[in-house]
Amino acid sequence: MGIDERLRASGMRMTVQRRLVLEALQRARHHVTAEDIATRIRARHPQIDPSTVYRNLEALEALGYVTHTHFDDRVTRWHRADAQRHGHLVCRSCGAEQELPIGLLEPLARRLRDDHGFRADLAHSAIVGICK
Amino acid sequence: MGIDERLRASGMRMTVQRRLVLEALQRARHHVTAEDIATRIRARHPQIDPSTVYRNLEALEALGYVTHTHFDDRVTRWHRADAQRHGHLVCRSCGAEQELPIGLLEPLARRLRDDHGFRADLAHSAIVGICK
DNA sequence: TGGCTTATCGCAAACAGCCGCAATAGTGGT
DNA sequence: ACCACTATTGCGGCTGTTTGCGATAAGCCA
Repeated sequence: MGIDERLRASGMRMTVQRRLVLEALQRARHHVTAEDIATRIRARHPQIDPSTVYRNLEALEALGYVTHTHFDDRVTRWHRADAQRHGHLVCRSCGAEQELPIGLLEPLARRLRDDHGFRADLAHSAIVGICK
Repeated sequence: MGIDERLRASGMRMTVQRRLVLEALQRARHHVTAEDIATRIRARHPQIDPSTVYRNLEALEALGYVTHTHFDDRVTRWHRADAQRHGHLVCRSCGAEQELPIGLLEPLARRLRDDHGFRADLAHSAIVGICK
């Protein structure tokens, strides 16, 4: 089932704006900010409001098509959900970001699930610290 | 060495505003938002600007006197650095927050240090997920 | 005590992101 | 092809937080 059908199946509609956000996400290899997407879309379609981009990212996330991650700045990064799940390390002093195999975070996730009944999403926020 | 001396030792100054932020942090038992502090101070000293509170929290953090933690909303929470270090769980659906013994996060921290040379601060961001 | 340096201040404007509103436009049914 | 329903849009305004600015005042020395 394609995106269009899945949207309609949950009572959503496929609009020009939505398709543009989707395309921007597809074209972007890695994490993109909402601003990035908005700017890129507005280059060709200046009438499209940034808030529309934000709302569409939210909507597509509810559908499980994209996810977002918080880094150490206050800017949210978005990417397709079908991409390889991974954690993030970000260095507080030099700002470098690196990805992390999700398996490394599994033991903690399991521990939180078993001992605290908490299903943690450890990829949701970057881990902050100091790299070498 | 008291706060005043430590401030001056690193070229900082003790101002009325800074002392008020300090006092507010001392009075607050747990995590407080900058807004909380600003509002409380401004009740008696309306001329003090919120940005001054933010800058002072930053300054005191640089001195190692306070730290901040990111929860899932975009609001930063502050607390004295001498308080018991702990992790945070926050539920994405009901919003409940609970604290976590820091020891639980140690194995992951050790792993990141040993395998990736990354000194992680796992208390810096709350762990997001779904509680029972 | 008075003067000098400069950290810090208050203010105003910018930032990413969010929300309510009335107008617009997908969509499913006829 | 048209209609009715309502999800979605653009807009304006608001949030919490950060920044650049010129003015103020803390701290040091004479």
